[in-house]
Amino acid sequence: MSQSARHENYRRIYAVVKKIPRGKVVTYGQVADLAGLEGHARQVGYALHATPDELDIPWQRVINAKGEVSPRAEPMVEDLQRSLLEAEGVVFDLHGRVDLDRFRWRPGLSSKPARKKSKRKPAARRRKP
DNA sequence: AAACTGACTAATA
DNA sequence: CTATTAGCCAGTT
Repeated sequence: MSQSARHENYRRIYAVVKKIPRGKVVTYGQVADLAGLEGHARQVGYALHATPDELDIPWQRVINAKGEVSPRAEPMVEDLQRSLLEAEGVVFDLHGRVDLDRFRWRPGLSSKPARKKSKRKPAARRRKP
């Protein structure tokens, strides 16, 4: 792959990440998908790692498919990322995980016709025989 | 230049 | 839940 193509891919990735609204998150795979690089989730991570800090790229809003902040070499960066997200209103559960059903950014569906899903939690179920 | 190394994910077992 | 496998690509050694 030529350098220009690679640059183009990176450019797309950055462009997508920049669109993530405050208080929302997306997964690496989702970014790859939106950038036209479906299946290249890994590359998204590399691209972000190589992201120049000069640009205003909200890298902290990109997390892994498990809804967790991806572990890296420096644990301090993880804390930073989490702090930044919490400052935006993203909530982490006791496992340090984000509820993707609630915080995942859905591009295109700006005005999501709030479909009311049963928010009723399943009543305590009894043990199976 | 071949081998390593990572901010990933989905499918199986 | 953990482990393994495979697909993917760029920057470093």
